[in-house]
Amino acid sequence: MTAAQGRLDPLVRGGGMAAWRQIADAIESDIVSGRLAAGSRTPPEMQLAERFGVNRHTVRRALTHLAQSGLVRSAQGKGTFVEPRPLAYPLGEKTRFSEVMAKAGKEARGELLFAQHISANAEAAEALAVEIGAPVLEMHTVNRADGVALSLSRTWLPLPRFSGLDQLFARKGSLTKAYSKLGVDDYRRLSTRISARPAEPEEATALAIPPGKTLLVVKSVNVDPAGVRIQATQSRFVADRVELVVER
Amino acid sequence: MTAAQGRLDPLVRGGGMAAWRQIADAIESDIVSGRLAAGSRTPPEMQLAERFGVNRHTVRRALTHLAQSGLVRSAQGKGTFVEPRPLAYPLGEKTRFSEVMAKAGKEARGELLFAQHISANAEAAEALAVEIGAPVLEMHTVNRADGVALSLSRTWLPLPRFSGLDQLFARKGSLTKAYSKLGVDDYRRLSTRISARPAEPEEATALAIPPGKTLLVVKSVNVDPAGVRIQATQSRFVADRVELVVER
DNA sequence: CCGGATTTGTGCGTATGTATT
DNA sequence: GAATACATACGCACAAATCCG
Repeated sequence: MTAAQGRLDPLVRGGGMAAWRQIADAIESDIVSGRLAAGSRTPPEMQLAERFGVNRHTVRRALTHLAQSGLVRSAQGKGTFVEPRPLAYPLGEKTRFSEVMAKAGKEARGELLFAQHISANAEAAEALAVEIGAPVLEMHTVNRADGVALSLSRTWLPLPRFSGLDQLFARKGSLTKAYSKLGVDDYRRLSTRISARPAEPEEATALAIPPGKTLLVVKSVNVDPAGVRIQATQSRFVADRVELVVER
Repeated sequence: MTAAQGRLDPLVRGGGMAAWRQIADAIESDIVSGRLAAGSRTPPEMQLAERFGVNRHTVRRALTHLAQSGLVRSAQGKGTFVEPRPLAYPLGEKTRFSEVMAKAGKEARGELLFAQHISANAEAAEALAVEIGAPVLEMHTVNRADGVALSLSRTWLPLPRFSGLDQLFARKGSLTKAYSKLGVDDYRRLSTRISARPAEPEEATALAIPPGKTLLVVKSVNVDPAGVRIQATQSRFVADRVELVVER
């Protein structure tokens, strides 16, 4: 347990565990327990140094460690702040972006960047189980929660079945609603594959993040109730902002 | 379709899609279809330029794009090589590392880096549903397939129930087998959460990758048949080498 | 707009214990 | 056992950014 206000928090010296690790653990404990709320400022480094009875350097090592794992962020002149915990994003058979956000008390909105009719390349053809060269609708979208960009998606839909879906999506801001207008009242996830890589410059621009930031790449295929593949999507989530949760 | 040997592969000029994108698509198609095998060398840039009737610069743009998405890797003086496709790693209720690897025709081996008895910190306590400070066994392991490091794991197990499991694991090289020795013949996945971030220096060393490379971080909790939490694991997969597949 | 106070960022020097060679 | 390297920790000083009266 960590002293809330108290003058000193004892460390086990010379016991195998480095002082800075113990400090990092203590602060992490303060964060996950809620004693340090998300968005709040941690005590200044000097104050922490006093509390643990160590040099400021030692505190700084603990803080840089916590910053690397994304729990805090330091700003020169301002202080060190507790980062908001990433949004839990469920990966289930019936995950609907808008419903997920609604439950989290956030307002979801999909924004259509552009759409085009193209011939299926190898990847799209395989995902949708159509011939290479078959006509497909390609949509590029950004998904936001309360205005902050969470993911950038590239979606392929078979044509002519879903001709005009881009217009519907642009108006509704939700795939589920757009599908509904075209008579698809239900759909489910057929497959989900996950990888990760740094953001390329174009992606970084679209998501308003610095290039090179880590993206979680989720490739998924959706089918209608009859089992027909109706959608292949590659979503690139800002790894800092979401945590994917496997549902069963 | 791409000409296997043929002299020229036609591009659609002035049709909205840049030449280099079409070339990238064509080469990608060669790769995913298997016409260009993993590990093999692509034709030299000059040869590709002839085949598509473009300047070598245009081919290079396509190849850089493919390199960024991890499909190929160029080596000065040697050529451009098709990267091995990432290993599909299923995330299911009953995923067993050794079984997954066996099915993929690879030899799995877990290597114990070190183990220690510690007091549960906030994270471990929450995952195992024990009190903060309760005794737990912490194991650090590297999992390899055919010798190449796939993941680095930190595992927490409640004590005293699993006292000595580290010794068993070190000998067997498999958690499943070690559990079996302690009377746990079955277990299943309770929860799985996925995030991603760059590798820290220590992690990079353990996995023999350059620091900063992207890691897929999978946090999971396993329970025994009675539903009691027996293991909390944080696995860090080299994102280049695996693709997580959600099973249902 | 100034100027001081606060807070993080950076650099140097020193010392100690541990592990490797 | 000696030499070397590395991780850890402390102390001091100043720079840079921010805040506030």
